[in-house]
Amino acid sequence: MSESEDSRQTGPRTRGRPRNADADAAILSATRDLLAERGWPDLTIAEVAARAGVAKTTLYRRWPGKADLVVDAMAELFSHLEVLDRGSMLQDALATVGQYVELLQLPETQAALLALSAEADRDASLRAKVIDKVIDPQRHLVYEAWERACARGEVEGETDIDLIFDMICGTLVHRILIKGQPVDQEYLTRFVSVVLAGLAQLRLAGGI
Amino acid sequence: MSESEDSRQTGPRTRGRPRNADADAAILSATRDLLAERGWPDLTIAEVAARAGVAKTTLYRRWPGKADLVVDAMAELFSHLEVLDRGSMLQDALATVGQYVELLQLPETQAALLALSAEADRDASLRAKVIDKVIDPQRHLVYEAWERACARGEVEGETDIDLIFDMICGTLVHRILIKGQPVDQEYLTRFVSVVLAGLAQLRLAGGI
Amino acid sequence: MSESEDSRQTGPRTRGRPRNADADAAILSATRDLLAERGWPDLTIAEVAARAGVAKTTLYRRWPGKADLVVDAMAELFSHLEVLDRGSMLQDALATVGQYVELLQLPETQAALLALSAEADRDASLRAKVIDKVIDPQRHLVYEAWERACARGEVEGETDIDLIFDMICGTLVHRILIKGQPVDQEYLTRFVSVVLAGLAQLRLAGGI
Amino acid sequence: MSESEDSRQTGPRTRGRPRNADADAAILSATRDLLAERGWPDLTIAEVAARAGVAKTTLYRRWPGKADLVVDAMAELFSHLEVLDRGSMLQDALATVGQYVELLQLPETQAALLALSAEADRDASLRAKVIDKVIDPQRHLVYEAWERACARGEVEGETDIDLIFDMICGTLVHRILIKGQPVDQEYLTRFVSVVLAGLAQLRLAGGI
DNA sequence: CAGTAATCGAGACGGTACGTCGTGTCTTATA
DNA sequence: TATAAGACACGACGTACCGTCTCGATTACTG
Repeated sequence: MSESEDSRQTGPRTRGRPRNADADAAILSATRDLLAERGWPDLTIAEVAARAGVAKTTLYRRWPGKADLVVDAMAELFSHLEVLDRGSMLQDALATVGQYVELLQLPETQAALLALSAEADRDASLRAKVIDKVIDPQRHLVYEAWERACARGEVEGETDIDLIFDMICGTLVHRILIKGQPVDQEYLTRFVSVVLAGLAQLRLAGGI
Repeated sequence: MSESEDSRQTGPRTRGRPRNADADAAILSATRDLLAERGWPDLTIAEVAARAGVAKTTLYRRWPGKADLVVDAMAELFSHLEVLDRGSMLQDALATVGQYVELLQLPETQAALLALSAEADRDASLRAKVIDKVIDPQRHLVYEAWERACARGEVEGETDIDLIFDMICGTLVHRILIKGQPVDQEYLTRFVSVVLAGLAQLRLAGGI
Repeated sequence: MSESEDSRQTGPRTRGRPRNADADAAILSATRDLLAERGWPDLTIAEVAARAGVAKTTLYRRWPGKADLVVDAMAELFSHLEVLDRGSMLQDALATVGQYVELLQLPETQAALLALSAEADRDASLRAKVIDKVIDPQRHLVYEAWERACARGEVEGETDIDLIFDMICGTLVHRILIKGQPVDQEYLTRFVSVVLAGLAQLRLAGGI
Repeated sequence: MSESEDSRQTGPRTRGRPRNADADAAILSATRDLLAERGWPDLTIAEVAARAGVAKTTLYRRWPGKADLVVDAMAELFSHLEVLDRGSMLQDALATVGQYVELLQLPETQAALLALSAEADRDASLRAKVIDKVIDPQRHLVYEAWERACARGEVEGETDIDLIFDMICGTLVHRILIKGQPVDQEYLTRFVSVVLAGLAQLRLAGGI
């Protein structure tokens, strides 16, 4: 995630005026602000540039378009999650999923996440970027939580990380982003315990 | 749900030339076709009108914009689901969820569903339409499946329909629409059994 | 001018519901009012109909379009001029031209006369209507004034009515409608006396 | 008059990409061509842009609308008149007025001049542009012709330039543009001699 | 320390879709 | 048959955003 675009890792850049190092951060920050203020459809490249104090040219030199820009802006937001150690698998899960819920409830996330996925429908390379930079980095959280529970002796063996991941993210996306409903503590607790119960079942049955 | 816009149920219409009754169906059908062919961002009102053999004006007289039009087009697609009776709760669920998966895998659904939800982010009235016409009509499937299982004696009491609904729809949306991955028979079976296991847990614990 | 359109003199109309006799006057009056209020480009058939308390259909059954409607509306305005007898050729001319000036200064005339002539550029039948119904009816004023002057013995023989007519109408149209300047008493007196002087020259030289 | 719009004389232009210098001429030329081909009502901005090989945006960046565009297109046409020296006041006048007649008989002029004046009825700023750029530049012709005649000793003192100007332009506009009749050599000669006779009268009477 | 090369701000450009408006025609029920 | 009401096909409007381009000006590294 430190390289926000492919065109930027071309080795030790030498000739010519170097790029303004502050611009990237200003642009991504402006992008998030405007996503929160205006929503995806009314987010214009020109306004992002203006807000960041940068020319449109500069922005287009670094990102090919609105979608790629927003991917990187969201990636920064989603790069700070980690599995919290709360002593038990249930508590770990509650705390970690809670962090994820908070992210989903940010206005910039609400504006961007579904829009990006929608845009990615006909654009395989965009879909790859969304998955690589925003979605998949969260998958390791499930893995780590499972490993920690194993280390504690709460569970053993392997499980279906992908399925669990889809269930957690998907359910919350459906609740928060698609239906626009809040996730309170009770809903969260109930949800996590259902998932953990199912997860146990998964292990017992050995994939049915 | 058969009324595609509020302005159309105004009692015993008398004055003036009546609206062309065929146009609605032609427009919605053209909308779905073009969604599948071009995707959401390249779906233009002008082309829908042309494909439906209708003037742009006529289309705007019936729907305020692209999003509202697509809501109704999708609503028709999603109005044919029902709970299949396969003899057991597990088999009922597999068959019914399988129908839903097929809908999610249609190119028109892939083009439209997330785009609509994204567009609805800042537009409460659009969100309400999406939920009322596309999302919520599927919720009764969960209810009916549960009732049938009760009647068979497989389960008893009540359960958290909303949570189960979010889990089923959300997981599949995440898998199919967001990550763009296929749902095969194995994934489906595994998923459904995890949900049913969790559901049993939900009943036992009495909401934790 | 009593028959405002060709489609209306079809003999002794018999079958079916007869046309509303008041509608013509109401429509022409509404047309003049709206010309004065909104100007030619913003005059819409729909609004004329509404103002006249009539359906668009009714209007289109009587006039083929906006231009023809306005021709008749203007024709009524221009149908009341006559040569005033003020005792001398100069005074007759001043009084009669003064009437014409007043017509040109009406807002409805300002809105309509040049617009009609412009519209007539590519439409020979419209040009014929404008000339027959609005322009040429005034030409006889020149003829009558000349005849009266002859009868008084102020002048004798013939003159070039067409040229004099073009000069009088044209000069005032240029001043009032094209340049938008007022015609005061001094300008009018000076103008008429120049024309009369030229007219004398015309007679003397016998066409140069 | 060479500057087609006020927004274009902004001193030593520096910042940003400069405007395409050829575009103005191409647009104005396309405008005249299409005026001649289609007439004013069927002249569309989109077609002018296409014909000039320019985007609609570019055209709107330079002119606020159809009328302003046509004013400049006509201004170019009317900017080439001059008083010809034919040895006598009468011959000078015949030659110069003859040039003007030729301009009025061009199809682009027939399409545009009255339409512009009509459009200017409710738009003071447009009226000012029409007068400043198309009408008034011809007024000096009358002045120069008079001065030359004075220098020759044919006439002396001052005269009412405005009135003479209205009479010349107005009469020909009425004949050619409003009535759509041709101006042949005989009409022209007769007309000019009447005006000159009246002009002499004007001088003698000292304004009546 | 001049030359080269890439960056930057600014804004014009070609293109495309938008949603609105006016036209003149039509289709209904009613008079 | 005329009427009021209003839907209809059509086509132009003027606006907005996109992503590209062309400028002059700046800012480093290079030879």
